[in-house]
Amino acid sequence: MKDKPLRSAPTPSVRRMPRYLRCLHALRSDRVEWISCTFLAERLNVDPTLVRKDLALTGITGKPKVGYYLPDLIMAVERFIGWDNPEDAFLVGAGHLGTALLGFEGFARHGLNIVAGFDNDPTKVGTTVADKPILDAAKLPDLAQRMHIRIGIITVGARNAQAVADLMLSGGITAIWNFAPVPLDLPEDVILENEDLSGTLAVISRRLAASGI
Amino acid sequence: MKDKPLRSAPTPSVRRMPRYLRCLHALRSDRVEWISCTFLAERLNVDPTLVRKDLALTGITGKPKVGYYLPDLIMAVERFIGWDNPEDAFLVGAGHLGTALLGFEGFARHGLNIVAGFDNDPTKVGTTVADKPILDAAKLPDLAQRMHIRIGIITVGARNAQAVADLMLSGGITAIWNFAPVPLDLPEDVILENEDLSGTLAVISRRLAASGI
DNA sequence: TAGATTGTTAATCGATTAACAATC
DNA sequence: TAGATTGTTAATCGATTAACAATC
Repeated sequence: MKDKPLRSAPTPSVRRMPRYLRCLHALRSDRVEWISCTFLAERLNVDPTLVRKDLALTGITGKPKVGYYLPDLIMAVERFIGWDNPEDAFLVGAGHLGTALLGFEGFARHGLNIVAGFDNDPTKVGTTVADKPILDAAKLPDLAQRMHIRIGIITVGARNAQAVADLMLSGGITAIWNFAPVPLDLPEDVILENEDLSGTLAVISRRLAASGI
Repeated sequence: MKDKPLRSAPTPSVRRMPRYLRCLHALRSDRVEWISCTFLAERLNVDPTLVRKDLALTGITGKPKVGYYLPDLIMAVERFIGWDNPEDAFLVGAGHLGTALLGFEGFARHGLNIVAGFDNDPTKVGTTVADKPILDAAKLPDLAQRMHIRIGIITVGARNAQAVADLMLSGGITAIWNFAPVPLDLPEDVILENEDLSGTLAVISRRLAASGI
């Protein structure tokens, strides 16, 4: 019942939220009830003001001298990220990477519920991976539409990634998490996040090369 | 023989380099010889000045009106990232994610040469994945030291990640690419890059939740 | 030459950090 | 109360974008 239930927030802040959350969950296991962002900041090795601003984004308010009430804070952060009610997702590409993602138990706690995998390899179609069915990729658009799936995860190779993305769009999917090492050509309004391994690799290589001097 | 062979560069710039490189390689296949950063910028949908500044970091100079000589540019960018001579690496955790990474052909062209995988599952030790041997994790420190390995890739679960990191450090590894969803506690001088899936997931979830309003 | 493009300096923008009054 | 902590406003910092002279 807040005035501004969901406003746009700085992406770096959103990215930090899971780190706070992990720390908060650990504190809850320790039966902590009140938590100051001074403490949180020290634990995560970031600036206290930054933590305070980030937490303020979730709409929660703390009490001077005591901090934030932990259960409320956890709920506020989860609600802010949208992890309070997990979203169903489809994954295409049941190779090793896809299998790894299908098997990640953690996703459920991270607002993501992968309900099925897709592939066009006939030897894979009809099997299950981590209790999730692997279906024929051709069936994706129809199923996605009927199940109102909004998130698609691409774990196919570079060659097929764009075709898979198009397939997802035709099924009404509006957010794509792309693990293929190619830029995708998508409409402006589609939410796209690339898991940019080569970018990370470049940072590591560069630092290593520079440190050798 | 430049004055400043390797200076610190903005991380966002370094992250963009692989995108330029991919585009440049494609242009080379098309037999293009000269390339302007105006063109590159348009193709990659970024600001031309940004491209110019990024490319300037590599030390290359272009010619007004013509642009940059493609072969030189590619070499300059690769050299800047440190991809001109690939670096050997060890990977620990031969699960699905580890197997996927061991099998990525693309890494060789990205300055990374994973020479072996490690695990402590006896059924995996002694096998090969993508022609790479899976060895007993206990042997890592000694081997890493003898082979002067500097890069370690962690693809084990959250529980074991810190232990694996410590193992790597004891083997003299100085750069860690961490795929486990836990923050690692490492000395300041160790190069660390986390593949932060939950952060990405938060960004997607948040955008999706916000778009629903 | 004219005009496109480079290289560089200045302006803007956004995120982080610092400062400080309000408060329990 | 005294002191720690919140919430907010101002300053800093770094990256991106704009402006423009130099150049082939």
